Amino acid sequence: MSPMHYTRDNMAGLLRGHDINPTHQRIEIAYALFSRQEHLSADQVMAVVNTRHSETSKATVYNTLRLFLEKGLVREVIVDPCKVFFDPNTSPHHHLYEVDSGKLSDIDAEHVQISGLPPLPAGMVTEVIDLIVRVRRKD
Amino acid sequence: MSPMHYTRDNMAGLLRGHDINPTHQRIEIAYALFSRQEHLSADQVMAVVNTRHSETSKATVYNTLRLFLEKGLVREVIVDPCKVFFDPNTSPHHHLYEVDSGKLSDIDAEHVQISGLPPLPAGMVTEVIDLIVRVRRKD
DNA sequence: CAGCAATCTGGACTTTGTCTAATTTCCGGA
DNA sequence: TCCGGAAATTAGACAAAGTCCAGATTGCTG
Ligand SMILES: [Mn+2]
Ligand SMILES: [Mn+2]
Ligand SMILES: [Zn+2]
Ligand SMILES: [Zn+2]
Repeated sequence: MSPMHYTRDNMAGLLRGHDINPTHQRIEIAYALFSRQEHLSADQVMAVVNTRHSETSKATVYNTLRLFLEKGLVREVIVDPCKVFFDPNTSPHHHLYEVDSGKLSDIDAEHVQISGLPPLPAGMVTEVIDLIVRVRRKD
Repeated sequence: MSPMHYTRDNMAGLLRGHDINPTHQRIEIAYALFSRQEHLSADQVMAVVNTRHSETSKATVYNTLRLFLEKGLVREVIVDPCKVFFDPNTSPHHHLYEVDSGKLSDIDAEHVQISGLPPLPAGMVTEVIDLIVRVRRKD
């Protein structure tokens, strides 16, 4: 399969495929995330979407990101208190967080093995396993 | 070794051992965490310390918890946006987080194996690896 | 006791996110 | 095309968690 190329035009299909009614604002927010393929905070999404002229409100950015989450279009990464990142990559993967700079990058899950976890409490099911490697500059 | 029994009296020694000048407030905050051996948020620490009568300010609670962090007396666990938990257990271990109830419990690291992590970026050193198993009630 | 550094404090402030009531947009039927 | 209602968006008030600061208190040491 050829490398996916994200345009505003194919955002509508992506949204429909996740049972999300594609509106102008939703397309812009999805495009911000998927065209960059980066971890963005709500604030950053807000800034990207409103670069040219203010066209999407704070409430809509937050509502839309939560909608994307519920529909499984994006994933949430919590590395910093009070700063949620939204991740367009929903395939299972881990994260490397540089605490000094705040830089967050992906770790491919393919070669990572986690074994020996104890059984879950009765009646519980795993939602996700978050593995975050926190690193800092040596000395 | 016999199971440790935490009292206000031995908090002073614990603090000194971590290069922290033991004051009344610091002893109370350490005692709140270590006598319970639980994960507490700043708010919860605040509530515990001020049960009888108000004696420790919000600023001191936050400053003290950050001081404990820097000195390696406690560890920070970030599972929920905008709610940091402080953990008196600084030995390497992992966490189980029940997303519905907010209940946070320890997973012993002894039998958990994480392998296949890629090499770190040059000049970086691992501060901590956080493994969080997020679970929810089945159906 | 006086001087001085460390610590503590109330309260203003910031950041991130939520909520709500009012408006706008969208769409199907008459 | 026009109308009515549902869905979506909006501004701005509000809330929660945490930071900051200038002034007060504490506890040494000389
Ligand atoms: Mn536009
Ligand atoms: Mn007391
Ligand atoms: Zn990612
Ligand atoms: Zn723990």
